[in-house]
Amino acid sequence: MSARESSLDTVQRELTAFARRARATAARMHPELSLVAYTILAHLEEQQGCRATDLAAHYLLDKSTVSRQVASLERLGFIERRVDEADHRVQVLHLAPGGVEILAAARARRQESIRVRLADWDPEDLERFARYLVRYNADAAAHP
Amino acid sequence: MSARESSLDTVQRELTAFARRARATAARMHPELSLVAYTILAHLEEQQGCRATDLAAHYLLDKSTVSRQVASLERLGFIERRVDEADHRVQVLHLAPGGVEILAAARARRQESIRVRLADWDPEDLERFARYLVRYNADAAAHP
DNA sequence: AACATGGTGTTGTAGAATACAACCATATCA
DNA sequence: TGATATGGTTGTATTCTACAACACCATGTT
Repeated sequence: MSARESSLDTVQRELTAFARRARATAARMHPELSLVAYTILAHLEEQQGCRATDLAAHYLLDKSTVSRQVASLERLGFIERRVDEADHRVQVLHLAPGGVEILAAARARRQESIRVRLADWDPEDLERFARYLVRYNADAAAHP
Repeated sequence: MSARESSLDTVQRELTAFARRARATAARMHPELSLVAYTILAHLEEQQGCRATDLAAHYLLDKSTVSRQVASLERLGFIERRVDEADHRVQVLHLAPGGVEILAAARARRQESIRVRLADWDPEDLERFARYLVRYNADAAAHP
């Protein structure tokens, strides 16, 4: 196996192992917010509001799945729906105050956890790792 | 936010987004083998056999979940159980011929997919990325 | 204006994944 | 031997998810 193939193999294996653990990790760090719920809230915060369809496309979920997640998050008071005046089919989703609060708490626990885990990384390594991940996800989105 | 915090934030966000997509990606790349099933088979291949308890610990799954997954994979002819002669409570799991075959097919599709996605990465970047991922997972395992 | 077509979201339904608790069998240790 | 711990299975309930059918709105064509 060439050096390149070996690296690809490692990337694939390590990312898969990480993904396999992510759900349980989320459940332990913030039991009140599942991995899906967390990612949706974080996405809404980052994007300053978006449509359910965008969420489905971004996270490779069926629109019905997103619809139920959104309904649940709304019932919990974490998000609000605002009908788009320009297109009445569209609901623009926004964080509600309760969602801002619970997202902040969950994110804080995640950040603290990752801060501890990566405490002894050099700043340059950390910064490069972050850039690689961004690039990888961008590449993944570009090659569906 | 400091540069370090910013990098940590990016790492956290990108890894989460990746994890959120992993299940659907696996389902599309190899519908006959779910993400869990794939990781279990790959683990068995890598470890040359292991116990169900080890799988549960490694992937943060309940032992009942692993038990059912293992039972299903055995029914499909993908793995074999061999009772440990030194400890009759233990079943050592091994890949069966059918498992070797289907794992190879799934892995080939995964590898091809990632090969295309990362086609224009420099070898050094790829190698560094792989090392960072290994290190990250090791750190995560060390800080449970 | 009327109609076809497509995009956005919801609901019905079914299956898979998962956790927790209770349990059985085996092993280890006092 | 009896108490305790470990590995695994099964009962049960919940959650996540996809697919299909549907309703509603928008846009373009005739």
